[in-house]
Amino acid sequence: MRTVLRQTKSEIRAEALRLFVEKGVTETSTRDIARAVGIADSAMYRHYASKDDLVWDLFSTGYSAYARRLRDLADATEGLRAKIDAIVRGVSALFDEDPTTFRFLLLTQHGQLEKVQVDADNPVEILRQVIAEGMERGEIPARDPNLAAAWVMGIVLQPATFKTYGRIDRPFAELADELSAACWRVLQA
Amino acid sequence: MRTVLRQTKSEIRAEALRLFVEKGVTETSTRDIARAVGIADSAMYRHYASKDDLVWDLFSTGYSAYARRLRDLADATEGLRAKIDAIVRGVSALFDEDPTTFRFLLLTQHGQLEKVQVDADNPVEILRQVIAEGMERGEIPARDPNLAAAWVMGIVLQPATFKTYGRIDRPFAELADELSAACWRVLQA
Amino acid sequence: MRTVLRQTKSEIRAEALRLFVEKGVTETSTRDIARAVGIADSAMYRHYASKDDLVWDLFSTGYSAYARRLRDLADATEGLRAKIDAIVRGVSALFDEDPTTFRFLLLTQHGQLEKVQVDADNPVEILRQVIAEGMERGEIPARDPNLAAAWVMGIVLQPATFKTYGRIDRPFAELADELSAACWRVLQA
Amino acid sequence: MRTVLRQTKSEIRAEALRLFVEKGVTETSTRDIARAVGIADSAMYRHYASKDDLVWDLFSTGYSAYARRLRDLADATEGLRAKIDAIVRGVSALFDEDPTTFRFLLLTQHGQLEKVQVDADNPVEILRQVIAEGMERGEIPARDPNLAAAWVMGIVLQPATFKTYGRIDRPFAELADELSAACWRVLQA
DNA sequence: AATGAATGAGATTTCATTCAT
DNA sequence: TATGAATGAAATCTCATTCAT
Repeated sequence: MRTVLRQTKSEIRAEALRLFVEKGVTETSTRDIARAVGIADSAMYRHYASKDDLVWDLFSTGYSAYARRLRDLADATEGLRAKIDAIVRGVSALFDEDPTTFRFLLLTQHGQLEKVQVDADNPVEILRQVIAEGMERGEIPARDPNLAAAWVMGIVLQPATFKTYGRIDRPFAELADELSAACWRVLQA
Repeated sequence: MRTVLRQTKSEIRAEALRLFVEKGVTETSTRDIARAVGIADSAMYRHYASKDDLVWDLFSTGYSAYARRLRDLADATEGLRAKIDAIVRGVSALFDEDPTTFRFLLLTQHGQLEKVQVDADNPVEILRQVIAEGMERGEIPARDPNLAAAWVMGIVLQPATFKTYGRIDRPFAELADELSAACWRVLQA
Repeated sequence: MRTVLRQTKSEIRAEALRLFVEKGVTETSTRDIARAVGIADSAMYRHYASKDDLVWDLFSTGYSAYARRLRDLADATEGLRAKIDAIVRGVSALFDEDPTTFRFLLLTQHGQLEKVQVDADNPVEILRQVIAEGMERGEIPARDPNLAAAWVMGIVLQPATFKTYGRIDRPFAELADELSAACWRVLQA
Repeated sequence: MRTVLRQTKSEIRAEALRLFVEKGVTETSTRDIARAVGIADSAMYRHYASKDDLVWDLFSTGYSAYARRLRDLADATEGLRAKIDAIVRGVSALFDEDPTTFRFLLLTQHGQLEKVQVDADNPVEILRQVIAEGMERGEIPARDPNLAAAWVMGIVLQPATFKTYGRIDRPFAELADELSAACWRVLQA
């Protein structure tokens, strides 16, 4: 029998996350996960009701943690320039700290976003609000805040994708200055 | 019996493309495709050797067509500002003309890019070269051209994703001016 | 490949019916059926959408065939005595002709009856109506027609169960006279 | 910790019986039972060696209790008419007292009867003997005593089935007179 | 070109049961 | 007595693919 110390459930989370990012969710079987953890196929079902349940748990936990962190960072600063800077640095730190979770969220958002309910727990929505408020206060020119939010996200996330495929090597921490400045430029007239 | 006029092969392409974008590649079975086309499951194998073959055909055809078009647009203009403008407008037109193919390429790039061989046929590489040449000519400040290319891609593709999820409504043709200007801003110091 | 002559679908029906009666429906796996037929496990799904579908097909086909036959027999005769006689003989003949189907219907009715919709296709209902009409015409004493129908059914079906367990040996054809007379006696004052 | 007062074993019996009747034995998992009782899945194995053991315990206990009661009722009366009457009333009382056990015995007899060893403990056998003795004493016409026993059982048990499906509403106590008379009629020439 | 039947591998999940605590 | 974690076998079903016609 496995000892309590092995904490099977968190091992399942870790291995599943890793495999999902490596091979894709559908391409990863519950058996793959069980083997990686070193348990029988059926043992997973003591911890999760189904594979979907596992995916959703992984997604929703990560997604709302990210949202909370971005919300806290935005709330702790004054002025759009500083908020954008904090958010970009925060996202960069999240990527560096745990690139696997970051990529998992990027990867699975399409299938899972429909299940997300409260908009307040949504990183995209938080960014949009921060930008919309900056526009209202005249800190940047007014335009469709969704478009502006898309730009900021694109400027940060596309380099993350490039990093995943080896087109960019530097850690995100090093890029944060440049990313933040680029975001600010793009929001100008 | 099906007549030649029904052009089964192109129907397979069209339905497969649609389903792959709607549900994902792995989540779409060959049976789903056959049913959508109105043929027997096995009939697909007269036209494609395998499902992978179909996916690759769809991807490589679209990918190199895109690359060729971007290359032509870049070659037909002078100066980075104009080239970026042409490329952004070209990409916007491609999205508006055939959003399904556009989304399919976005969706499947992760699984297929490893098979792409010639770098010249690669839209990302073309964009990187155009930007790198602009830097060499001093048209914009020098920085990692991969990072700069990622920004331009992010500024264009993230709004495409937002359009897919209904966060942005306007057709890309209408956005092209703004996108082009935003790309230019982000490339400045 | 299997030839057309083997008529796989009807073999599946026959073997499934046999195994369901021998071992019970839940106790019979789709694999058991496939093996008995001599096909791969998955081949069944070309002919039936699911195991439930197969069970329901077997049940509903048999059930409505029985109902139709009883209805025809009742309609072809005049007077309750003759109708009961025809029905009892009919049921006995059905048992002798195809005891497996008979037992299958007896066995699965509990799980399937809820799905039966039209009451006219229902052997029990037909018997109840025939008896109720006889009571209205004063051919037998009035009492709860459901109770009377239960008696007639019990007098015929319980011997069928006894036959299944070897307590009774004679073919039903030989018993029909006695069963019919017993039914008539039980319906009297 | 569960106290002795909760009498887990008898709760297991009660919930298992209820679920077996509601859903069928195979369709009821040991987990279903454990949940219904409010214990862990594995706790059942402190009380029963296996699921089969539980089923057999439930069946054999009920079956021999019924047999003993019928035997006592038959022994306490003189003459076939009175014995049949006592048995029918006894069975009716058993149904009314504990319809769940009654239905469970009806339901599981097919799978369990093979394990029953002593014929004396068998309600069917008791009924057959009572009837056979009546025939020997000339109280009713001679015929296959198994057939006659089947009739009496059918006349009593088929209404029980009808009650289960809502076709008959009255409690068995009210029906006993009619059932007893019907049994007597059916045993005549 | 197209079909219908078939296949074998594998996916997810359920189940009865065991065992250390 | 009871529990929670685990197991191995099996069950149902899906899928890409093959092949004779």
